[in-house]
Amino acid sequence: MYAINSKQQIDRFHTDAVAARPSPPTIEALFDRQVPGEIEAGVTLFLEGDRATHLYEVVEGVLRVFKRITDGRRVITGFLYPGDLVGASLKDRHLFGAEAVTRTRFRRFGRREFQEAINNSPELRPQLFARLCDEMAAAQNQIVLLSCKTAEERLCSFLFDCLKRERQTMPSTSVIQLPMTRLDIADYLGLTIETVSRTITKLTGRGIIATEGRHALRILKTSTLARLAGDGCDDEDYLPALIQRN
Amino acid sequence: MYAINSKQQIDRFHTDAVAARPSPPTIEALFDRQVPGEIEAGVTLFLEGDRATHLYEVVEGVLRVFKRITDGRRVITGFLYPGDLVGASLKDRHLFGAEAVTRTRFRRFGRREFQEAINNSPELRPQLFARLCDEMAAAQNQIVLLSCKTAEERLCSFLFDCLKRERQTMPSTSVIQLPMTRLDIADYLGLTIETVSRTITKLTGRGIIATEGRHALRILKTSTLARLAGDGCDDEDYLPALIQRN
DNA sequence: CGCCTAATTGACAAATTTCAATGGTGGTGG
DNA sequence: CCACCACCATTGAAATTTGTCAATTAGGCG
Repeated sequence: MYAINSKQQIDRFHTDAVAARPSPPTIEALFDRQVPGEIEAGVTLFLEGDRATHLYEVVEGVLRVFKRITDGRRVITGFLYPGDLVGASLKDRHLFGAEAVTRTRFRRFGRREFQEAINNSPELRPQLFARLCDEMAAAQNQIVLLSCKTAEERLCSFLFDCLKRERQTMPSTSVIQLPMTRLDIADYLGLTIETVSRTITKLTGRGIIATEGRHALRILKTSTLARLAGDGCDDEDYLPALIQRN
Repeated sequence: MYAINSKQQIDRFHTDAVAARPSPPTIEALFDRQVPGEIEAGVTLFLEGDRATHLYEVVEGVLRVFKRITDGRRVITGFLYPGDLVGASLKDRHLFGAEAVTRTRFRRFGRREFQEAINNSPELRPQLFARLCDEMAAAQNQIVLLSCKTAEERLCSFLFDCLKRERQTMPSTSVIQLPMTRLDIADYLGLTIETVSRTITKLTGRGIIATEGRHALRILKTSTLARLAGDGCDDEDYLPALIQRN
């Protein structure tokens, strides 16, 4: 997706001794000096096919990354949260569009300068590579989800991912924010808005979740949710600590 | 998928101007000196979770790359053909398994040495990056396919991709080889074996394709096939803009 | 507070899966 | 070389899931 996730990953790729550092030590730091921009909810950052002149780092807010096909069908390939990067491809043109789900602040970086910085810095390269690999792993998980999971499994996977993200900043929370619309969720999970809605209703009825307005939701049975997500073995992000009670 | 596609080759084999080259000029050349291996159809090259000690380059034959989830369901995330690379992640362990579809010859490369070679060569880095980007684009196309295409569109997409691959070596052929089983195809397209079979029958009945045994198939109406694939506009627009290197 | 749009709910339709049986291919051994 | 066997593929019918269309409800923003 070239929508690069900023998760964990430490430098296991390059094993040089650390000398004097002429360039910023992290990719995030590259963006620190850049002028920030801001767009309102619903506004397009760029469209599929646009000339890819810049990379963007989300500072605050949420973006949706999407593709459109022939008859207007839309596929959301991912949501981008603060810390995520988008546009690190070497293609001339963006392979997807990006729109603000909520008001979003971001920083921009020229593609050419970015590539130069990456090429010149043996410290930044493995960071970029790690992000690409994480992003590829996420794409694979999405392929698994879309290939053979039921509507319920898809939604539970999504909600569980959201929960994990929330807990990165608030380790004991059980409330997740859903800034996107049901249509966004549907287009992300390869379902319709009605199926998403019905599945939420069903999970609520079983006491697994409880809605808190349209854009938030409380997880009541974390371990049940995790089990229903069906990732089972392959989910190495799985933290037993995430699961409180049954 | 870390299963890196070798589409756009950079022909530096014939540019003998450069004298002393410390590292091979292409990723393919890296593997040239490696000892080749061979496995029979059905044999496992490595499994998901195995320690990722090596990268592999397919020399001859076809591999399937797959993941398994809880109750045994299998997802094939890609097929690998000669020239493709697999295992270029920086994760310690493989995120998927790889098995031979047909008897497959391959070359192996130590992960550490590979990473070192990449790090030390400003020529190899953009090649690897380009492959990763191509692979990411392929993953995205697969996500689009699985998100919102019908069985017929999925199969036509797959067959059209196969046709394009065949024509890379035989530009005017209209026969495609399908070394994998129907189950492989089904697991790749997120369908059942029966649906794949029925869809093939339907396309045959409409005179769009004609089977030639189980493992080959003639495309009779290429443009119809392309239209039914439903990729529409987003297809043939790639010209690789390689990363500037210092 | 009220409106507008998003979300939910219901009834029905369509696509795909599932289950079951038949048919065909290719490989093996006689 | 042929026949048989096992496995893969095809076909059919029924079941299930999800999508579609059409109301109704309710959140959230002005």
